[in-house]
Amino acid sequence: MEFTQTLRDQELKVTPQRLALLEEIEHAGHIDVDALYAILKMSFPAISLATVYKNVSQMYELKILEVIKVPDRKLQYEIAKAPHIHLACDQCGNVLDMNKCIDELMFSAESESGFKLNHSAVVLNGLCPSCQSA
Amino acid sequence: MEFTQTLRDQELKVTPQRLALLEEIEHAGHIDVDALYAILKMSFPAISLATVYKNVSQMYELKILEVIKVPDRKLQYEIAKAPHIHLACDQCGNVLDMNKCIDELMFSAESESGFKLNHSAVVLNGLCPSCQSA
DNA sequence: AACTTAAATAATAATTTTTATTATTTAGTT
DNA sequence: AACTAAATAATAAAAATTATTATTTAAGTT
Repeated sequence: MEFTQTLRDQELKVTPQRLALLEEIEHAGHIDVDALYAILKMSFPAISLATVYKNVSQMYELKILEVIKVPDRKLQYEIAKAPHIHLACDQCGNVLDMNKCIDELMFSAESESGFKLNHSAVVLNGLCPSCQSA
Repeated sequence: MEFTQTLRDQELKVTPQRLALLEEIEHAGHIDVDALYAILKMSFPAISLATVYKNVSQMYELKILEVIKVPDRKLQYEIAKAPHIHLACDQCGNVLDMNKCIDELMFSAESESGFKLNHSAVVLNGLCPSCQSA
């Protein structure tokens, strides 16, 4: 598994729970702690909610995970990757990643403000193409 | 007061607590519930934390307030205004509003993704100019 | 392959954050 | 001034998160 290496790189022990957690986050794209717990319980009936919280926070600190806040939803975790834009549809609830536009934004914002940026959290809300026509 | 009208427009009764709450949020720029409560207690020693929560949520639903999530901080409330970018300095903790760049971003993101956008939450982190030189 | 040890887990308690309930007070109207 | 619906304060309840601890397990070492 690819995540085995991710964990080793951060000197975290490779446990079945951690691998499943990462795989599920990757599969879901964006997911909150509760939903994650519910899903993991299917493979690990004895898993503790505290374990999910602990791991998720830990991996967030180690930058294995990122977190975004979509209005009116709980914090959503995702696998950390290159900075990107989150498009959240208010109708169907989907959250889409978009890699375009973000570099231009960061660049313009830096030169405009004089900030030296190292992190972005961009969440745009609206209706996705299919929900517009529906 | 300008906020008197804001409240009337939304058919909320104009109470001293509400006016103070709005004025304090405006004055702070961005503030979380706890800090807000602590400050309001100075003018209203008997104010209830539940009142702060209630009003803040209520005004958020009525779009009088907006909320942003800066990494590792509690939810920050601000007076709703035109969409803008939040620049958060990791050193001094300040959150700055920037009105440039956001329109271009929304426009590009819409045409790129096909979404019809109606809301943005952009938080960029880094070092502000003065913290860079310090 | 068994042994060792530090770390991870599950279970649980404790804490923190947020929301609900209710009696009292108050803003806005008549 | 009186009325009424809404807001507040106080409090309880619920939900979310973190801490504690005994047990289990991953990963290195013999």
